[in-house]
Amino acid sequence: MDETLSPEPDSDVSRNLRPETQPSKRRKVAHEKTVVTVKIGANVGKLKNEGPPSDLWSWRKYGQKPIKGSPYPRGYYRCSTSKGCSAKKQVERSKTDASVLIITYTSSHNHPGPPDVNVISTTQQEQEDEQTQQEQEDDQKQEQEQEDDQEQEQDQKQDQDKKQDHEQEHGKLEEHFHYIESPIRSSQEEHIFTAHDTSFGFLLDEEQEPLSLSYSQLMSFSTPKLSEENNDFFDELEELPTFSSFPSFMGRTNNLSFGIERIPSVPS
DNA sequence: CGTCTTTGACCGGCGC
DNA sequence: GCGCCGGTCAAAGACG
Repeated sequence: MDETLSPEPDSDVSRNLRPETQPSKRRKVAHEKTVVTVKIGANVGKLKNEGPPSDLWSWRKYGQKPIKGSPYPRGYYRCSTSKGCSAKKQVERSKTDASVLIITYTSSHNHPGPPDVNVISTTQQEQEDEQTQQEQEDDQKQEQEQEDDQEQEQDQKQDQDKKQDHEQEHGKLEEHFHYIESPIRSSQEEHIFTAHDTSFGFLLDEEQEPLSLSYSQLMSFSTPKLSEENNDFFDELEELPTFSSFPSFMGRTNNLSFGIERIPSVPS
């Protein structure tokens, strides 16, 4: 009866079946949505270590569904780092380019970053980190302008980041605990990660110029605990690649350079 | 034993 | 009003 009286199914009342989930969170409202496009090499299906730039948080897969128009299914991940974390992530492959991974981040983390985050924590990093976050927010207003500027700034940042990353190894900066907020600070943005590294099998985007930006500044990639699992995981990843070991490599590979580009794509 | 992946089913929203 | 699509949940199984 009550339902009949509800003219708007969008109301929270319509979802009293799921007390845990937030009804109003379903659709319509465009929450913080960050789309990250990661270009990977053709070895995608063969490489077992494809860790696209996700976040250093642990993600738990809670669903997978085939998308219309895309030969590849879309995977739904939830932040397993914190129980109350509502951060979500969607991973899907480009319908046209299997080497392109599209990661869509939704919501933000309600808890401090993962333990791996410490790896990229430093006095300078802290400052830069904050700057990066502000830049992202600012990006919303001046995406194109920033692009131009970032090309140069990122180049320098990357240099520093690389050095720090190299000096700091996993578990070495436990004293520099520095939790980074969720990378999804921006409301609606699209970041294109162009990872180019032979070790990873990533390719460069020929059409776009890869901007060298420190991954740690934007998203601090780190590896939770997935390492060998990737083997099996990627084995059948032919259709759906999940990146979790990416950070793993970053820690060892100081040659990694990520090209992050923002695409002014504002989903109405 | 605990955690995560996988798969199917269900539900809501949107379009026609 | 119906159908389609996308997103989430829940149960079972597998793995560490």
